[in-house]
Amino acid sequence: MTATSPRTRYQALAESLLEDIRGGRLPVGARVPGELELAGRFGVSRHTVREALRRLESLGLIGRRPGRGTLVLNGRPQASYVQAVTQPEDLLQYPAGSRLRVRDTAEVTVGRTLARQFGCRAGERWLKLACLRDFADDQPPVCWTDLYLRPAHRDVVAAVGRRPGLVHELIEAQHGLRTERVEVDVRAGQLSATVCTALQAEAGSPSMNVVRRYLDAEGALIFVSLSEHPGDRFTYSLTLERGWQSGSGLVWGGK
Amino acid sequence: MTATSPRTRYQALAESLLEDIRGGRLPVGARVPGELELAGRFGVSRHTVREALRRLESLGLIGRRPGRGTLVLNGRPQASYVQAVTQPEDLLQYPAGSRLRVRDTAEVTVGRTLARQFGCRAGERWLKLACLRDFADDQPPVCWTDLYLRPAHRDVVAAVGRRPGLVHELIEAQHGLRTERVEVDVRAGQLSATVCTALQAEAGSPSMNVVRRYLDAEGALIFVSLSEHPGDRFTYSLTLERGWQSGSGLVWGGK
DNA sequence: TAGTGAAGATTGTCCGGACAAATGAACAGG
DNA sequence: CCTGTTCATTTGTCCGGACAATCTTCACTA
Repeated sequence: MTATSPRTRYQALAESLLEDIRGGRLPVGARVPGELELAGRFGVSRHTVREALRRLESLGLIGRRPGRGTLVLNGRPQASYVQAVTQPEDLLQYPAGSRLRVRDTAEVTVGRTLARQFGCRAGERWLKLACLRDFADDQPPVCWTDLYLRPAHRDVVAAVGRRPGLVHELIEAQHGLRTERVEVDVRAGQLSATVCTALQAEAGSPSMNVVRRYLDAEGALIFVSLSEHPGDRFTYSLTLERGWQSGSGLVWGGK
Repeated sequence: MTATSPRTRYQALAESLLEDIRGGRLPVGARVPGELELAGRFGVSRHTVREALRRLESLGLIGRRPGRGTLVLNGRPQASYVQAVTQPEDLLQYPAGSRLRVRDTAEVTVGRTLARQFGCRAGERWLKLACLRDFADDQPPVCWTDLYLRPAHRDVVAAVGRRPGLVHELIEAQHGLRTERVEVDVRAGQLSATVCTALQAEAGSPSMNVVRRYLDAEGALIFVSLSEHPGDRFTYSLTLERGWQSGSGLVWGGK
């Protein structure tokens, strides 16, 4: 620890190790010396070493395992931008106060076009819920949404639009199947004739189509939602905050 | 610590406190008993208390300040979905291999319509860079982009499209002004006559318009980008992973 | 040579102690 | 009543120690 060291010892140590990582002396995949060795080498307590390593770990630079040691997973902390979605309105991009109403339900076989959008095989059977998202008052409707659920989740239908909670939450509550990932595609299009009356808008006018795929921990498709919004009533908005996130680094197997 | 306690003591303590928070015995805004008091009350060391509090803090439930104590900031950990953007292609949603070419540069005064999109006052002066994002080969162009920079950042123009790095990175490198937040609005529209020739597409056909506002730590606007994409060549895609993020809770002032 | 068990090395949990830094409350003086 | 100082309280840093859990390596035996 030199006279020009930062405020705390564990910060100095973390920065020293970070320089080793960056400078290639501790390349990705390399094993970091153990806590006791670092403590001896830097003249600090093991507690201080652990604090420094903890910081580096939280930056995604290293991984630590009892019995195995500490491994460099990533060469540098990468500045990135992060969008966190905690409100249903943000996840589904609908205005507060709107409601979802199921108009029709039918079991369907998806053809090639839909299968491509879903990321599943053509010929699969899905339970289609044709829904309108609108307001209780006479404001123009928000969007048309087709939900495609697994037929085995048929029991969720009764709760859709009636019980509080998003569809993926209802599925999780009733089937224990948890959505781990949501993939969203937003495209421009023209309002289709089948939904323009319900949406009180003109067929062919600009529209925005949003496909959301809900996937479980293994990447298997839980359900899909296809929404069609009149273009003049919809903005897909998001805010990305600067944050720190590990980029693609070494994946350390095992527990 | 009962016989049915979880694996570790700090986990049990964290969960006990979490129950107090959830059950209203420690409401948002309430002060959590101090470390020494909790240690005495639960029969554990201060170290264990600190570990438990650290966990709750990382969940955004509490805030801790030397001299002041520990405050409940939020009533419950909220499951949420997080999108992390580390690659330029993901931030700007452009295909790899494309390039940005500056076509024209002019200082402009923004009127009310643009000012509304920017979130700034009408009458402000901005340096407009009219750019085409395309490919070196003869693939159809990606999009038209108007960049609006502060006139004081005029020196960045020479580097745009020529030096590696995104515009916000160039501004940061040359002016030390760091983008802390990016606000994105995606809307459907119709391709404007002014850019359809450059984009090799038909005026009036469906398009996607993306406004990106780059803000600094104080929320001041650094620059704005307006992109227009032919609808049939563009999908705004994002993937949200399940994560934990503090929702809107009490904001604890001061350092 | 292959399998098994023990020893050694590593990180994780938990205890205790001491001092530093920051804050707020109480008290004293003008 | 206001301001400044002091003291008590709180969290943060850092030290040391001991044991647990996990993993790897080595040695021995069949």
